[in-house]
Amino acid sequence: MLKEERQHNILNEVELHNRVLLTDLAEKLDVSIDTVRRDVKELDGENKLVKVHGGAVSTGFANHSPTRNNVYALEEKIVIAQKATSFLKENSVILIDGGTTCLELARLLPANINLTCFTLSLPVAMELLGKPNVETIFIGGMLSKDSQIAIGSNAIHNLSQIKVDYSFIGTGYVDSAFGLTEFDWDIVQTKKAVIQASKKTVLLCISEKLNSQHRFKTCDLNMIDTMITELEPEHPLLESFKNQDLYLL
Amino acid sequence: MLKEERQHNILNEVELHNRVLLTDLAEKLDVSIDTVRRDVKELDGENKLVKVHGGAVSTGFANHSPTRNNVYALEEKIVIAQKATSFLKENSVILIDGGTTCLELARLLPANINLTCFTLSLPVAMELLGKPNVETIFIGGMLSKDSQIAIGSNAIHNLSQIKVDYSFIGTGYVDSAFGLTEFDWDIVQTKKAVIQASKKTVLLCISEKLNSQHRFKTCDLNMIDTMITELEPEHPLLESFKNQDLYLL
DNA sequence: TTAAAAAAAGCAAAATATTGCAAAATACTT
DNA sequence: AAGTATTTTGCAATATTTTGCTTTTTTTAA
Repeated sequence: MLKEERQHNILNEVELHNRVLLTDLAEKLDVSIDTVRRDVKELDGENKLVKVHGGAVSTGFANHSPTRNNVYALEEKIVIAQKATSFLKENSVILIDGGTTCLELARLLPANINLTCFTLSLPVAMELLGKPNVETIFIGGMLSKDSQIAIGSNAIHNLSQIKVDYSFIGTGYVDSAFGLTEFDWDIVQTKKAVIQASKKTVLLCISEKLNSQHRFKTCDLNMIDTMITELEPEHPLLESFKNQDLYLL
Repeated sequence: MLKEERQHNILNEVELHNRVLLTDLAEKLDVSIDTVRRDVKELDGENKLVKVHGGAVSTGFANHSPTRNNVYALEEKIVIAQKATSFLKENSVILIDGGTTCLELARLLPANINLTCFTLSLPVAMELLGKPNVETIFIGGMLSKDSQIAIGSNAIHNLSQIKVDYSFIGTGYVDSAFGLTEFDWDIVQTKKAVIQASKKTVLLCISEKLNSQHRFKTCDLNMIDTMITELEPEHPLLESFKNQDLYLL
């Protein structure tokens, strides 16, 4: 059997059962345990699975976390969040929106600079509570069950009372012509208030959302100061965004 | 079975039931109690759960009260929370405070009556989001890192704008002569505002807190309408509370 | 306080990993 | 085609990890 073929089988097994024992693999593939061990080590190096003592588990299985359970495209979101941290200075006052990408930013906030951080998102707030260097203020309001953020007139009113240096927001959809859109009216209202409350607004946006739109409009692109994606600025997908009044990172 | 797999199962169990006994885990996973103990210790180190004497609880459940913290104390808290649910009617507007006993109440809210529920507590809010029949409003404000509730002038102002049918509150300490006290000034201020915002105030209080006091006073006992403990009303510990203007349950 | 339960520490056996090495298989050069 | 280099594979010797058991210490309940 070819090595590639064998490794493919291993991956299949891991994806299917989430976990495998090296001894089982060796028997099933009819090779020595050393060989499977080496294969698994190699696949682990390529991040195709996670090698553990006695076997291997799928990458999703390894990341079991109450808040970050099955985050789609986690790697890309981490790249985006990491880029966003470059905006932070000592004693910055920022606001972090909801959504998994923004949650990654909350996770990656550097521990060595003091921040004041507003948020509307319950999971983000949970994450920030674990950071000794971050003063956290939750914007109260009615909680949306699916997006887990505060919405409604109360939240909007509370937002009208503050002004932050930077807001880091996500969006459901973004298009170079239509701007930012959502599928939910309440989310849009809240997001508008967030943008009003910030001196600078940074959009964290995974590339798959580029050039998509939905019913309810949050704002035009010119309301956004910076858009961060995981792509290089020269990527063709970003072409239509280049002539906008927008800084790409 | 792989170690990772075992730990995954432990996390599932903890998240499902909020608390587990080491002995139960050992039996269910068919390993020695030492192994389970080591696993739980490791997971605790990764902040995936919180280890307590005799078992483990989910992170949302973690207690920061200055008193005892073990897995069996939850039994009593469940009893208290269960008693508290008898106050609820269709379309009641209630407020749930922070602390593990109040969190138990949030968990045990009946699924068949619609409620509007205010809260200052992040873990309580998380719990309520999972309940389709509960409209949840978070009282915003600065978040206290150890108690995981909103405090400060902002929270107090927001509380001044509402009036609820019932507030269910906890306390750090309670004494029949001194009333309710806390070890933290900010907590006291917020709790005062909660009591102001409620037509009726119900104190959920595990018996070990009876006849204890600390530096900062929240209020006298006559501000409380009902006190719920896990004890029978005839219990000697409750003797000194009997002649107060207080309903014991 | 005392007795019971649980946790921690130390230890040894079993399972698993790592390393170096040589034989076999494969690729490459002339 | 023959010879040489490279990769892959299995094996053995040596670490390391995991696990359950025993003993000691700590915590809890009465």
